[in-house]
Amino acid sequence: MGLLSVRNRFIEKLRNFATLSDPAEAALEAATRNASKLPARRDLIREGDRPGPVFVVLDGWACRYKILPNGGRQILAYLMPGDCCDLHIGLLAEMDHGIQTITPAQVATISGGEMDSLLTDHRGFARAMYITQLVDEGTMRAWITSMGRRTSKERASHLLCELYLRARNIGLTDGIELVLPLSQIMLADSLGMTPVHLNRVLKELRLSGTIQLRRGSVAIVDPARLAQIAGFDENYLHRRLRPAIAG
Amino acid sequence: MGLLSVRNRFIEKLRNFATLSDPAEAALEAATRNASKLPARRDLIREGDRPGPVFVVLDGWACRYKILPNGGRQILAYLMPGDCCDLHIGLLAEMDHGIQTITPAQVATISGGEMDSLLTDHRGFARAMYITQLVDEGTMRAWITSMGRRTSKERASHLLCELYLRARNIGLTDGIELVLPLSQIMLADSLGMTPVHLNRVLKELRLSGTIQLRRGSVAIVDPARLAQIAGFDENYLHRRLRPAIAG
DNA sequence: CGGATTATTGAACCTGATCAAAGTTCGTGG
DNA sequence: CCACGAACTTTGATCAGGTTCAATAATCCG
Repeated sequence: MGLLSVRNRFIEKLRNFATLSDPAEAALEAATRNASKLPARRDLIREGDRPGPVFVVLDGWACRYKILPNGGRQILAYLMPGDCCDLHIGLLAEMDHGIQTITPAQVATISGGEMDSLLTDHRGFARAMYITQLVDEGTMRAWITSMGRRTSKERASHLLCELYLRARNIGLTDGIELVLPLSQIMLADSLGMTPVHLNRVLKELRLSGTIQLRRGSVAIVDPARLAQIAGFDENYLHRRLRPAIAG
Repeated sequence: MGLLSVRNRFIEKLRNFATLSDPAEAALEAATRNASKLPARRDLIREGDRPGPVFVVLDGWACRYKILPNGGRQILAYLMPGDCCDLHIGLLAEMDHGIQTITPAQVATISGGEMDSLLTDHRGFARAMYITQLVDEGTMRAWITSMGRRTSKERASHLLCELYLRARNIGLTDGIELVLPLSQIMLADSLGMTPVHLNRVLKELRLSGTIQLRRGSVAIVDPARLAQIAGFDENYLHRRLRPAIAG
């Protein structure tokens, strides 16, 4: 990476899933050059909105969420640096969920037409995007499984495992330490429990020496134990990929 | 539909999402001609298996599921006649969940290569498949929301609403009556609750005159009430679509 | 520095789980 | 065609995980 180039976490992520040609990287670089800085808690798009371009989070965190009639909130997924929303989002008439920044974030947009050309012109990019989508789906299935069949302690541990691994994959960890800009309220809204109960669960994990909590970060002191509590199997993140049969 | 042609529920479903050219329909007809009859409770593929071709359920029901270390099962989605699994499934090294028939079923397979040609040759088909995938994702998000933030009664009602609407969309209902080949055990494994408790919830819905239960079918006696209990918003099924901008 | 948001703890309560048993329905083989 | 066993449904009684309500402490942000 040259001195003048800023790292592009979107491209870095896609490289994990496929080989990108130089022209592909250049095109992606160009396509995400329009990134703008957004404050925390800013909606990129709301449920009911008509979808427009694809959002690419180049830096910072965001989340997908739904609000229920009774006012409750369910967080559906976290977008970390390099993540993006569904590539074909523009085919829909209406969003079935909202997307909001959690921290201040750098977000680029790629129009449907531009995305289509990128996909047809750069097969490596297309491949990487398809895999990305499969990973996102796998993650949703893991969440459903957690919510349905894991206890609150297992569930919280599972989410921490996931976030730790995802963060590590993109170089966001420092050893066992993970920068985690999520309040316990957000975590509780992800896990389908109350902040009060989550707080007690975290306390238990803390006291057993499994994790350490600071504001804005977690340290996974005993990863093996955490994974064992969670019944964590990282297969759904699909780091091991099928070797491509010819470019 | 000519006298000699058997209805192809896959094609019928896709027509809801995009206009298919005659050549496209012919190609799809040909691609699914290899369908074979499978018995109930037969795994199409298991967690950990290396994915092969795309499965298309032409008739009968199937489900995606995960088994947990402790033996518990979580059902992740239902595949009804016309539904198929992820179109890019072949890119992965390993399945993160299993797919199993529920009833005897007619299942066709489309190889990755064949799928790729179909997608490039028939844009309407590609469009329909992308929308299908977005609907599947929306459905998963609705399930996460249900599990996280709805009570058992709301959750059960929500699932019944979903299944009723999906069945009606493909002509599987008879008025308020819905053919539902799901045991209460399966429903409980979908909803993240015990069969015992689900049974009591269903009893309550039955006694309040909201639904009627027979073996293998449900009648939605009071759809408005059921939707109101569930807090059901059908937007995630994306029946209203964005009009295509040119072919 | 001051208001607002977040984290932590306690106590009472309730939804849904667990354990157990009886009643139904269904498929299969005799 | 009936009998049998297996799987599913239904009901009861008890228990526990997690919620709710409430109050205090800690932290952040402008």
